[in-house]
Amino acid sequence: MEKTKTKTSYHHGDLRSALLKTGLRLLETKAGGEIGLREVARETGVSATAVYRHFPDKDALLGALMAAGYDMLADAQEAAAAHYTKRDDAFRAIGQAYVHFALAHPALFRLMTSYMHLTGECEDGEVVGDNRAGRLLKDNISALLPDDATDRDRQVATTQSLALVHGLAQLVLAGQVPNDPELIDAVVDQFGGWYDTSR
Amino acid sequence: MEKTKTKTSYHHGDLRSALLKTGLRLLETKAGGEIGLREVARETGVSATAVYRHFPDKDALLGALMAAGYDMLADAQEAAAAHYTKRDDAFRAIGQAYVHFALAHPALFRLMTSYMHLTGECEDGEVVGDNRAGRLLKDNISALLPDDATDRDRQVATTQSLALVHGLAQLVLAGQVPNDPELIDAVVDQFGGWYDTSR
DNA sequence: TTCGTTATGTTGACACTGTTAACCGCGTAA
DNA sequence: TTACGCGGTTAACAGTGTCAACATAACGAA
Repeated sequence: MEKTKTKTSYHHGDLRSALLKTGLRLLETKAGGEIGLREVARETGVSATAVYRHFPDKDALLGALMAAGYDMLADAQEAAAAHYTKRDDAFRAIGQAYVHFALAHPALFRLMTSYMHLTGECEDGEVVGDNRAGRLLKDNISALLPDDATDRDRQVATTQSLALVHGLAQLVLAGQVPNDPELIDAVVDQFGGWYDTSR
Repeated sequence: MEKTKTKTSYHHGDLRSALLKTGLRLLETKAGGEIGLREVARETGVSATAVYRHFPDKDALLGALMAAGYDMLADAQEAAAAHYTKRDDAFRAIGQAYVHFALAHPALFRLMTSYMHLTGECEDGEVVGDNRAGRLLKDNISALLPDDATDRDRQVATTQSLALVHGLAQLVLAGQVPNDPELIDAVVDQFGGWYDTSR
């Protein structure tokens, strides 16, 4: 029942990951709106100031949640791409998984975009948010380019694919683009078709 | 110097637009972070609760600021497109203007995206945020399509262009894509090239 | 003009938030 | 055993959004 304690901590038993777990749970439950430091602490059954023993401030807590979200996203993308062998199919699956993840976890995704700006920042020596998700997309679009493509060509292509899926996810979440799975898939599919030289 | 008072109000002289003006000013000044209801009221030299005579709550105030921002954005896009006669050039200018506006007004643009979800909502009978900016982009990409293009083709194309410029702006603001004007223009240029049948 | 009524502002209070300071107990190490 | 630090507590502070009650300026009607 209880997870294996990696460090057998003093009082609570690894409070840090407990806070992250309830944070993710709250983000799944709550449809819209922010998440609060006191709220997470309260829901974990601990005092608000106990959080400060594991995170320097609220931004660090939410930043860790953002990093956890990007990890989940990258896992979902890898799982989606695992079924395909052709590189263009893999790219399409990864791009669509990005948008579908955002729609499946709206509050978490909004947090991820709000705190994206501190991806790559350092938190007590540890880099938070390595952005596996972004690299996955970039590597897969780059694989579609011809071998003699210039670095600038690759930079333009990876930037386009990142911007497309990220913007699409956000626009659908904001209700500016209809939540139509066929439309979403078509948007990503056709984009991949431009870079797919095999068809 | 003073703008012509449209209504010669009671005490303050059209406080509503004064609040919006200081709100926009604060958003230009402040680099990052949110904006507060009390802060706007204080900076306007008025009590915090006076805001509630003109906006039902904080969301309505920030929503009005969002709408003002989208109006400014649409103006910038129209100005950018005015120089061009060829339709593909106009589309490129409009798309690039979207990103450049975001970089020129980062705090305002972040507010615009945060509150985008209530675009098209009604506030005491008045529709807030008609999204001229989105329509401009959509109309101009649609004009590039052949006349016999299906509605779904147009929907895919408009969604792609919206997602591309919106995602690009957000990624650059978040520091996930280098703030390189040539890269930004190239990303939009090449996208337009795919739809431009004249070259 | 005078008198209500309404529009527009005020102060005071409440619940809530993030954050700091001071305190305390458990568990380890000298 | 004793000193110490890690991981928790309570109390307090400043700041927030919001509501209720009150005050006053401007207007329309008598």
